[in-house]
Amino acid sequence: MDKALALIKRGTDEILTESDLKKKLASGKQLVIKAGFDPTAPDLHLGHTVLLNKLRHFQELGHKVIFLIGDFTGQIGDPSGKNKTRPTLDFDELTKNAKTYEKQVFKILKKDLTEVRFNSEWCNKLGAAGLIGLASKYNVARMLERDDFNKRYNANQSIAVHEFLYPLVQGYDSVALEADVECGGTDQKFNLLVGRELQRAYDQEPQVVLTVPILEGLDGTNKMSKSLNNFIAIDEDPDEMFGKIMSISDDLMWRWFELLSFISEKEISDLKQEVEDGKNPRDVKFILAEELVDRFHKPGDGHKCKESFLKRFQKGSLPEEIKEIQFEIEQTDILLTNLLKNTEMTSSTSEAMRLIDQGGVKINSEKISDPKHTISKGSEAIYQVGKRKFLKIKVL
RNA sequence: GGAGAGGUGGGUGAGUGGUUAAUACCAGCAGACUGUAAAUCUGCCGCUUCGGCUACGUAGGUUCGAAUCCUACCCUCUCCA
Repeated sequence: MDKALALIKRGTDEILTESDLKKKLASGKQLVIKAGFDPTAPDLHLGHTVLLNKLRHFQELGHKVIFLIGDFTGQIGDPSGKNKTRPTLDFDELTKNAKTYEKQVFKILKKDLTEVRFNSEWCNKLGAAGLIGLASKYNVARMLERDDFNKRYNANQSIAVHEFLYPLVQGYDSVALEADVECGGTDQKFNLLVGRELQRAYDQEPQVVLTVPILEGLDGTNKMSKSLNNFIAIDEDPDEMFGKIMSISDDLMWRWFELLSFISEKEISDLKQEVEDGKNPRDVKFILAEELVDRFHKPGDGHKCKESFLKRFQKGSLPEEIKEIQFEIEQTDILLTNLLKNTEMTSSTSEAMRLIDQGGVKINSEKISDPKHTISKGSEAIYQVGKRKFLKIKVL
């Protein structure tokens, strides 16, 4: 019991309330753990795994996780942004997205203890009357407690009515599922708490709210997200993943250790000490990168990545595996700039020009400086753009 | 219903008739260096068959010349009722 609690507490931001959680754990029954996800199937990234790991912890204790896809909520449109209205997803797409999720999510979650649900299942039945009934369970003053609403209200900025509906519907999900615990990022705290209130209003035992910290992305300041392009997808190519982890700042590394690594807190503080005593932070970053690559690929892959990383950096040598393609041309030769663009090594010929100008283009490890360099039919060579784009091209 | 503000390159945001492919910052990319794809420094940062071409919400107009002026339309935001 204490052990269970300790496992659950590791890496969490808040548990509301801990005594409720203890009670539920002590009851001995299998708990329903709810966590909501976006209906548009994203590539799951490391940021998502903070939460998924937590769900996994519950599974290790034998509890059931409901992976809830918010297709209904998604349809109303995300209030938190000026992004375009989301296209309504039809049933086929939803199942497809759910499949995508499954493919990735079960790298972390246990299949037999996970249930995938869609909230349109009960929300569609709710109807206008039901929605109004739901809305009557909560009041505006309490809504305005939410930090971002509060700020906007005080700043005389608009708050659309449906934005109030959002947390309500999300909370209603907890009622429909009779959730015992709901997990989410700290930014979800308010919404999760609404669920608690609503369950009370529907005469259910309120859920325990558990928040996990939001993982900062590669840039070290913003939350990891696909739209900011500061993410590492969990099915990313091992070398790519390894490299990206190595590219995070030395400061951010500790944060990632804390939120992503499974090594003990004691070990982490030991590592910190070693760095303070002069150990190269690069080597500590290797540990993190290896662990994560191993976790999302095969054990041992991390080590391989490290070797090739070292080789490439120290000797500037070529990576072990280089993708190989054939490229057909009609004339007897082709401008290098065009070849690079057409093989997607660069996004445009202008960019190819620039890179050549800057000394960032090599053929068989030899720097090319002539912007009009041509490649003739029948040649085969390894092209390098920048430090980490390699491609073996056979021109036919 | 009335009044006002504004829509500029991936983002923030200057520019109010002419070296303005468009200031600056951020992001991104390359190079150097290093202890790593950390940090730091330097350069680049619309597209092109290198002749040019296309760009400042959309469509027209004025002008030798417009992101900058005019007209209409679309969109966003604020205030009053």
